[in-house]
Amino acid sequence: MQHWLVKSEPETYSWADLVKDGRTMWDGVRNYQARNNMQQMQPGDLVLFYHSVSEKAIVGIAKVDKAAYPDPTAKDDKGKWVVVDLVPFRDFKEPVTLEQIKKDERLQDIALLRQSRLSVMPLKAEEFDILLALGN
DNA sequence: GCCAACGTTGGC
DNA sequence: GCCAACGTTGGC
Repeated sequence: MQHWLVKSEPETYSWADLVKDGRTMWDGVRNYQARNNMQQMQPGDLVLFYHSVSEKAIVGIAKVDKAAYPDPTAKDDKGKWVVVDLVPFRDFKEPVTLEQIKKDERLQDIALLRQSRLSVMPLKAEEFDILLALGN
């Protein structure tokens, strides 16, 4: 099983929205690297949910419910972009802030720090475990 | 194929 | 609100 992190501006779509909805189609990704990552996702993979911009913290764990399929919101180039379905899995008891991540020596290689603009990224198993421990 | 111009993301 | 980083577009 692989681990992932996705970003969302909470003003656009928040963790609370996902919990309320019970499931969401993760659409609108228009970046090749992010898309390639989404294509690797398998049902059951766990996905940390990061609130960017206003909050800058990981707030929960989602789970991949359906692997990549064509993004129906991609009008002109259907087949080029994909979505996955995510369901909420568990809340973080404590949000893990970007500041905490930056301070943690063990997390210096995390894609979140190395490539700040990427919105869908893989996490190493050990990074996932560390973040999980920090959030609980 | 290079690179300048421009747009977007996201941290500060 | 600013700006750095990065991706994309288009002229040459």
